[in-house]
Amino acid sequence: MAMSFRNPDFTLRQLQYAVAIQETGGFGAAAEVCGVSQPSLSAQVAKLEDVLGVTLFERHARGVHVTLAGEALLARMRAVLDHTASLETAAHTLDDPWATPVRVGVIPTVAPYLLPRMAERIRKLEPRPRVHWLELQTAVCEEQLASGDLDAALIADPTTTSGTEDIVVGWEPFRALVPSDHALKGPVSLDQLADDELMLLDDGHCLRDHTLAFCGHSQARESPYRATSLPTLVQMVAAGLGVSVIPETAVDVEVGRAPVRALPFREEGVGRSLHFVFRSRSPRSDVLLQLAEIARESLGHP
Amino acid sequence: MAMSFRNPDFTLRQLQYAVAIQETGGFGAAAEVCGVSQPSLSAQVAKLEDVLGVTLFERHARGVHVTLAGEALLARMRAVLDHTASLETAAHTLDDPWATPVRVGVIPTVAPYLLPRMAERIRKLEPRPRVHWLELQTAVCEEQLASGDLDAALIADPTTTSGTEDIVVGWEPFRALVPSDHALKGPVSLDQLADDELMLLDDGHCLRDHTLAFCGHSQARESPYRATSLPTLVQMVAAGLGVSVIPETAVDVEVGRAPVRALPFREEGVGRSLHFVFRSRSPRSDVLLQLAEIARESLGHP
DNA sequence: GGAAGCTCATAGCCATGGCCTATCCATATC
DNA sequence: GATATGGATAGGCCATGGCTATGAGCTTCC
Repeated sequence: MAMSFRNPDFTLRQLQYAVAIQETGGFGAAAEVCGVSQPSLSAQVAKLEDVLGVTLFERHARGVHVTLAGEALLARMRAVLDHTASLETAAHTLDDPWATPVRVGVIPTVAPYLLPRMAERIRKLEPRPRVHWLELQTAVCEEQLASGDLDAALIADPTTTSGTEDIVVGWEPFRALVPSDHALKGPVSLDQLADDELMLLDDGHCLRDHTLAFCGHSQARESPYRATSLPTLVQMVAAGLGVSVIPETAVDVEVGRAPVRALPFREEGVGRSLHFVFRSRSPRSDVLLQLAEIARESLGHP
Repeated sequence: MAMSFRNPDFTLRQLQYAVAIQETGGFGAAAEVCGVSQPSLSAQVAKLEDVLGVTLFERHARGVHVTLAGEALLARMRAVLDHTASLETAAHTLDDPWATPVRVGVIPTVAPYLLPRMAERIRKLEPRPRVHWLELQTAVCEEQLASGDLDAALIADPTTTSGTEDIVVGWEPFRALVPSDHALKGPVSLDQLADDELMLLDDGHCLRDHTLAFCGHSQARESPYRATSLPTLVQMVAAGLGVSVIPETAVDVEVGRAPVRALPFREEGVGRSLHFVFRSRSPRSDVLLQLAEIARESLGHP
């Protein structure tokens, strides 16, 4: 990987001139198509030949001939110029900020329920930003956000880290999740969950930590089983393995699939806020602010 | 083939700087490995981003991040720089004038007999020039010499054309070629060939024209057969199809292969001079003059 | 929480160097 | 030999890349 950072002794312009001479068959004509004076082009080509140590052209009274060595080198010069052209066109297709996707990490307990709503609104935007959604746990989101692999993240409890913008896009209450045949009904309080085993997600899911934070003080007994996703969690509750806590946003999708009930909590403040975070110096902040706004709307917080 | 001769708006140096930033992870470090001050590098990269219309790097307090678009473009920049490096090394291997071969056309009635002798002497040169020999008829030689496809030509009767150097490297007498059982012996005069049919080479061979020039006035009857090469010609004479004329240089090789005799002419001046011609502005004239000298020596004309 | 430190951007100045016009030189053509 | 063509040379101008010094934003450490 050792790369020489010594600059090449020639310039793209010189290569352009040389190729133009080959194409046009003369210095004067080449100067014309290149839009410079003949002496300027002449001088540059002379310099090019000098630094390469190779005579590219054989000048004589009637036009020029390309030397054998020149033939070989000009082919490579064309290759260089072709690649610069390709670089230019690539840049041209990318210079529209809406052309390159923004990469947004979303935690798994939010993605399936919020993204469909957001996608719908994003589709109506003009110009429509391209968004790459990545379902990642909080820690991974923050890591990749810091390393630049993500442009933004939609997470529940961001570590306050320097250099990042943090926009609260909404708050979602939690619901108690119990089997359909469970005794509990209507609004419940946190304490009432202590009688059953508490089903939780795997390590790394912030919903697990949130749930524990709310239910921990009531000596709830954690089930020995852990779910790897919300749908799985719901199924386990439906199977009678215990009770759990899910965000309201997931209720519409998850309840109805299974014989469970999602009961509101009696207490205030049982829930979590969702944050849209991104590096404050991100060049995509225009798009990102738009996305944050859409997330807010999608959560019903105008 | 339509090529845009608009110069790219960026420079190789700018690409180098950008790549260096990606490699080192910072402007300062990149400036160091590039051997420039940080502000200079900073300015150039800013300009590069400007002309590309794409933000390549996301600057923040602790180093930089490469943007997604930057990632794509930097890959192409590396490609450009790789090709310039390849161009440089190619130039380096070619900058030795002895490394690139000189292309020399030689007429077919000379090549097989002179080149082995020349090759022997060339092999002793230090540095040893590389020579590409091409067996071509006079007209083709001159054509390709004019177009630059040949660097020099070894021919018998050059058209005096402007801009070309013409070095006489020797004179070779002609010999009369007769079957072994032919009546003629010893030195002959041109008239004595008029009794037999005259075997000639195909059109385009200058030896044909020379022979006709010498024998034409003696009303020699041309054989209806034509040979495509000297060896064939000799075989045809040996078969009794007629008599012919060959250059002395070919005698050693060709006579002995076949039952023929090569008789010297009584007249003075029956023969041809060999010329080494090349474009006077050729950058290879040093090598070419050397080759001309060797041709002279090989013909035994010191 | 304020000072030090790191990193990139800005400002101002200087010199290199690319470009231009005018002219010269070599060669080919008539 | 006169003219025309095509590249090289000369001299001057100005854009531009480079430098030093300094500023601004952010992080870290005492």
